[in-house]
Amino acid sequence: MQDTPKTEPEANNVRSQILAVATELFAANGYDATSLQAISDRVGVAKPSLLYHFSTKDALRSGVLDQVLSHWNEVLPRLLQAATSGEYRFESLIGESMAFLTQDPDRARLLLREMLDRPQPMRELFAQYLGPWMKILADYIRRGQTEQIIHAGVDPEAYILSIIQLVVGTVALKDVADDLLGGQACDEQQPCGRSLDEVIRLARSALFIHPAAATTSSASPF
Amino acid sequence: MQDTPKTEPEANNVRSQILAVATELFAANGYDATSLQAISDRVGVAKPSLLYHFSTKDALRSGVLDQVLSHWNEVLPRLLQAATSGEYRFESLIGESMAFLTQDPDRARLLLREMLDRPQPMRELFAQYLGPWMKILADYIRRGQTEQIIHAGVDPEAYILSIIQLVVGTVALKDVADDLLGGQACDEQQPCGRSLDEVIRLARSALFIHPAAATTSSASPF
DNA sequence: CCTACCGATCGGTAGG
DNA sequence: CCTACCGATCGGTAGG
Repeated sequence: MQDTPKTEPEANNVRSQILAVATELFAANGYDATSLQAISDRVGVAKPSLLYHFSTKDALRSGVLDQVLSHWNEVLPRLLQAATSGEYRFESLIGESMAFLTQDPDRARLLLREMLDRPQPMRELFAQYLGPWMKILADYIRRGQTEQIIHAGVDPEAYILSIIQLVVGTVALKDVADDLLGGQACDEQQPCGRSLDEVIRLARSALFIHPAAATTSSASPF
Repeated sequence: MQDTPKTEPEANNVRSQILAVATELFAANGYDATSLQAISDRVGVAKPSLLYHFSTKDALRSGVLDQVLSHWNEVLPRLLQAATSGEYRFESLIGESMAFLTQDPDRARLLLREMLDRPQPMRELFAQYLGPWMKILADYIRRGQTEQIIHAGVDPEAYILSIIQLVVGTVALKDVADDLLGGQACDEQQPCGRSLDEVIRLARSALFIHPAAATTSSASPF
């Protein structure tokens, strides 16, 4: 409490505020449609102050991306290891992934936007981040195929990418899609996961030869 | 050949050139990241000439959207009627839809971007454009359910939206996804539809109780 | 369809 | 972390 040093003060929470606001605005309006002015206004600082924390707009972009991806890298290993250890069933993996994304749809929207805006950098990021995990999951699927648990027709890698694609897209565009599901008799009990539920059913039905019943207490290793 | 009237000349092909270039640039870089200057440069006219054909940038946006959606409205009825008349099988519907999109991936990218940038206007557009078709298709699925051809667990509307979502997303982000399918041993024979093929298999497998064999000469009504 | 030009806003810098 | 300011570029207009 004595004095607050001007360099590296405890107020690096300004930095995280900037990241939070930028994530929200980038996700909602896109990178180019979001001005540094709009971000700094919402944080409550002047624009040059923002540029002190992130020297260019592009640095802010990669800061936002880094934060999102590192958050994933923190959660994904736990989910995947649980799924492949047989401790949880299959829907645990896809269900929790969806819960994680639904919890903050901005993550999904941001990812979609970056893939559209900068396909090549995202290719490299994905190859690095989820390349290893993909091999593990694909091998797991192949094992299921030799054990006659999983359809022989499944293309493991393509299946995984399709499901990721479907989950991310469904969460990111939930607002648009839900409107087409005739009115929204949703928010009565739960977060209205009609489209989310069908994604899970779709993923399971297209993978397993004998999809487990929808009961939660199934003893299947998946 | 006598004289070229200055108003309404035969050169409305400038207008279509503008639409074509704008579609490409909007799809590739997004609406906000694309300047009128960049568009008019590529067409080979001055910026005010562009603003003669489309009085504002927003008018250009809706012009581009209109063109894409009307193109769909021209193709979709043929596809859907063929699919529901039993003349073609199920994969005809989804396969041809994908061929139509793959033929010009900009259409898919543009649609994805618009859904992200302006969710509410797109909600209304979709409700208007494919609301009626959705009801027809959903009823068709329900009929298949009572006939025990289609899984009882399918949520018809949610299933349709998921497949649309999956097809559009897969085509729009094909470049990013294909890179993760280990190298690209693709362009040897065909347009390398490993991810596209899996989408079709996924859609079929999650819908039908007895998915038809992969042969093209199946006599199934689907 | 053009040249010339407008105010506004952009990302970023100087200097403290 | 601020005020003040920069050149560049934006969408759009005047006028022909």
